[in-house]
Amino acid sequence: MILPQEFYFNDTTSVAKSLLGKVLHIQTTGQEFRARIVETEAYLGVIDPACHTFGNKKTPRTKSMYMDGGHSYVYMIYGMYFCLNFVTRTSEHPEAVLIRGLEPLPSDPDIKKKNIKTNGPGKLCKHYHITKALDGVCLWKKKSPLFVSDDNFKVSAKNIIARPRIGVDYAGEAAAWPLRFYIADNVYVSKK
DNA sequence: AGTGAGATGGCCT
DNA sequence: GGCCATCTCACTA
Repeated sequence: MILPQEFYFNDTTSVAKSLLGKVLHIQTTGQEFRARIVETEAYLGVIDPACHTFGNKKTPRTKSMYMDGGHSYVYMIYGMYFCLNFVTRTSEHPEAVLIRGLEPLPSDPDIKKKNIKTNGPGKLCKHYHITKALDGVCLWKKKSPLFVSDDNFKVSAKNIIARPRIGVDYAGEAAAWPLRFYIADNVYVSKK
């Protein structure tokens, strides 16, 4: 079943954890790819120095973060890569979950290719052709190029690891907040 | 295994 | 002009 928009209205940390094990459907090139979400990070909006909307900052780039929960936020990083986020809560609370690791499912047309690389936010966007064109799309409609479903795959709480986020050392104390979540022992997690 | 630099461009002040 | 929510490759050892 497709996750309803309300799923994304919950607090961002809970959404980041709940997304582990869910299935992301990507329809960018005509064919449908499916992959299980195995690593996420929470970005807590106006109070989070690591978040693009820290201090309620509004810029052209972060426009979709000010949409209601259940939309995508895609931005370019380092001039070369894109990062995929799911916007959470409401437009008054511009928060999001970064998708950092995906495990391709057997239905993935590319599953037989060797060295498929979907561990890491830049790599997974490159592999699935996720670009700025997919910024601000809704995530709860079957016709959307991106949507998320629950196939009843269970992740037990003890298999959810919480660690500090990656690449946010500039954010002071917030760099140590344990807002990165991943499934224990999964090969498609970006770092150990 | 661990460190460091380069690629590369939009965004922000 | 400087900074990135990254990744790969080359280098040390």
